Amino acid sequence: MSTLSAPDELALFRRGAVDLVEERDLAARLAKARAERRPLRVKFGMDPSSPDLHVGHAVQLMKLRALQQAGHQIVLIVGDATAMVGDPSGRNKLRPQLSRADVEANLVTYTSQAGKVLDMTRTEVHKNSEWFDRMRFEDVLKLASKATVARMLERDTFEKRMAASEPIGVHEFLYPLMQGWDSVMIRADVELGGTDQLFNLLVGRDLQEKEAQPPQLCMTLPLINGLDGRKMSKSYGNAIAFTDSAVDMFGKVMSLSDDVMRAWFELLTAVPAAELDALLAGHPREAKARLGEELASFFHGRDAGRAAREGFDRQFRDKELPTDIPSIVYGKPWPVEGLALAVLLREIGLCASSSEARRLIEGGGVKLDGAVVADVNARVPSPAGELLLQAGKRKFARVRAG
RNA sequence: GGGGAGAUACCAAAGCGGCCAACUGGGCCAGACUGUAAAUCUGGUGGCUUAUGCCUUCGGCGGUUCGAAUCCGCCUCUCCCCA
Repeated sequence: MSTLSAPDELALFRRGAVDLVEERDLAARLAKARAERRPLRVKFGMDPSSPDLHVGHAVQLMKLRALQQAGHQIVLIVGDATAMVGDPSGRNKLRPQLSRADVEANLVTYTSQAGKVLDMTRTEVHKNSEWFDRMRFEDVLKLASKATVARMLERDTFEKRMAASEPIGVHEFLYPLMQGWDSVMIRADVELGGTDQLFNLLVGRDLQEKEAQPPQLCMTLPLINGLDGRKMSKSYGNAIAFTDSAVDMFGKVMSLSDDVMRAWFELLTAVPAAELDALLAGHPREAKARLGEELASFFHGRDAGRAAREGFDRQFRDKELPTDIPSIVYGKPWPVEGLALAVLLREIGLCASSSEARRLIEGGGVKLDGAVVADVNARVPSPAGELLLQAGKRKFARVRAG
């Protein structure tokens, strides 16, 4: 079924994987599938409560893409039922229950974003409410009885939360079981996840064995940290999202730390090893720019990727103004005595509040027509033509009176 | 079921009657230096049409007081110990 030679296929599975349980079973499993002329079913779960994908997800998706291209069957599980529990992977807040409509909407968003990486026409998608909604309480108890409390407490996040005296809801123990049950229901051969998912993936193995299925192989891939070094997450504001513009993607990549370059290249691009070594031996800025261009190009096309790089160089390396400064017409009447700069900054959206604008002005971060304005109470007379405003390094606007 | 401790800004954590828009650290924003990297240094990190001024904030609701994040009552939530 696979389009690759057996050794190549094995290597493809192994590449980049942190854990591969049980690795020694992989070759046999692949050979069997090959003999039966069927693809392996490769499972990946997603959480529908935050449908916007970022490059952290891309690590997994890129792997799925490669496996898909090698002829395997990708199965995406939308965890709408599990979302009601909330993955106990660190945070202790329960998630609000999503309405059916929300789930449907998020599902559409998700699959269309995943479609930027995967061929969705060849991808199977299931919501796990498909089987969990049909369960009776008796079934739930039966499922719950398949794991022990001690086993659950092995999970490092539970352990940490216990140690930190944080509350743990009993229902949270069900999360790994639910995720594992998904594997049973779709008869997964392989499940992919981040390194933080290892426990959940292993529970799937256990459950499959108890259900007399061949236990899935569990593959974990490294988690990519966000721009600030913490786990990448939209709620931390440190993510590069699939929906970010090419310009944003490039800019965000340029602010990455040097020492994550190799990992990002290996996990997110197809740059060959030899070329990568050469790149990393050179100036880090060059390597970073290449990474930014690769990423922006992947999601937005070659032209957009190149344009993003050129625009960035122009603005930050050559200190020229960006080419796409928005022109804003200030619609309200312009006071004769002049408009307070802080208020103007807020009104045109360069700052969130006038207090924030004042702080920025005091900190020397605001330029009017190219000159720093340090007076908090500065007033701006009604301009004859256009004013050029800059707030911080990257926010620009041209303003004219309405 | 019994006993004890606690809930403070994005996170952690001080404050325990006025000097509190609230110490400190992390994060974040801005400035200097740079490669929009790291490290380092500096300032900032509730809001307000213009401020040694006003308004809102310390789990919730009430109360005491000239004055409460700080004291009292009830409520909600959490943790620990014992059973």
